[in-house]
Amino acid sequence: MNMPSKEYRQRLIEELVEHEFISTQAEIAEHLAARGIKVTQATISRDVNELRLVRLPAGNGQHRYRSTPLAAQEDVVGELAQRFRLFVRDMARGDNLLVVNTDEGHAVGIAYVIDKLDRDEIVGTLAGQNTILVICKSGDAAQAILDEFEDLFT
Amino acid sequence: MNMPSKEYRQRLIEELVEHEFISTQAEIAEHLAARGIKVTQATISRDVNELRLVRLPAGNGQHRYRSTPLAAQEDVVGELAQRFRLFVRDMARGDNLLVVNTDEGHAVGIAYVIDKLDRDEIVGTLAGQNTILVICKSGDAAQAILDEFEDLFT
DNA sequence: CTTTACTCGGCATATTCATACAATATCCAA
DNA sequence: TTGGATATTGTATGAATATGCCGAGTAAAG
Repeated sequence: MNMPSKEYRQRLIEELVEHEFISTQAEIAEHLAARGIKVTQATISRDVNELRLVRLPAGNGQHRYRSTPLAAQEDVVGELAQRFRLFVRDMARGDNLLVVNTDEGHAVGIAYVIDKLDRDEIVGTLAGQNTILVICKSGDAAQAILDEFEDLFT
Repeated sequence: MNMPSKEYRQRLIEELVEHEFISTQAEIAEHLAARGIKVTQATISRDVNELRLVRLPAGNGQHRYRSTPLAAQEDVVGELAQRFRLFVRDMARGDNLLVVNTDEGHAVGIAYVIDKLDRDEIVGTLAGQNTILVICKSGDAAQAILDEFEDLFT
């Protein structure tokens, strides 16, 4: 017997969470046990972490484990860093405005991710074909953002 | 002194969670204390429950509290019930197919919510102007779903 | 002014979850 | 096959969260 690899177990957990009302990790362990997979709560805790499941309060004192698309959205910075390294050519600041120069056609896509950053200092973005205009609250704010963006290349 | 009503505190919590990387309720309490609001972790726990905040694993052993749109989406059944009471005129079953008759133009919107139910028994839906076809896995499944839908009116 | 009914929040504690550590297990290069 | 590096897991325990109970505050009713 060996099937129950970690991966298989995690797949099962995702399914469980999808279809059943699960409120504790102990419960998950029980369900798995019923399917012949015996692991402890500790292991489930690690799985839950890796799967980025979430314990959502129902508001009435109940809780339910859920998978969440938030997990993907979580690493916006990484997403942005990748795009910057691939497509950004140049950046400049003029007072509270940042001008980001990208490879042809990529401005919109990158601006979208910048928006997702949801930074207070950024008022908004405008994207054309290969240029993004990032409008910041102030010159200082713009400089801070610029520094941050430059770090993305490292 | 009286301002710091529960509502105000919760608004603050939502803001905190939005803008800071918060990983425990104790941390929330600290931030609030810094703003002059002194409450215990127990209270925060209740707030978190009511606000339906979620502690999202970052995958690396870190955690961050987040607000989540999942919370709204959670009560799909309620959403469906409301629409049914308002717009559904008639329902019928033919073997594994359910035909739902709605007020003119509402079929697509209601079908959308039916899809969100994400029920195993439902294979898919097709919506026209005022008719939804719900395709179920079997006649029994269809009957079960029909019963369930009829209960939505009560 | 009482009484009754609620809401709110602290305290203490129960429940639930995360993790340091040590024991295997697995994989891979030589 | 062997040694060493890496992964995976359980045990024990600590950290974090949830909750029963109670008292204080408030408002409406009597």
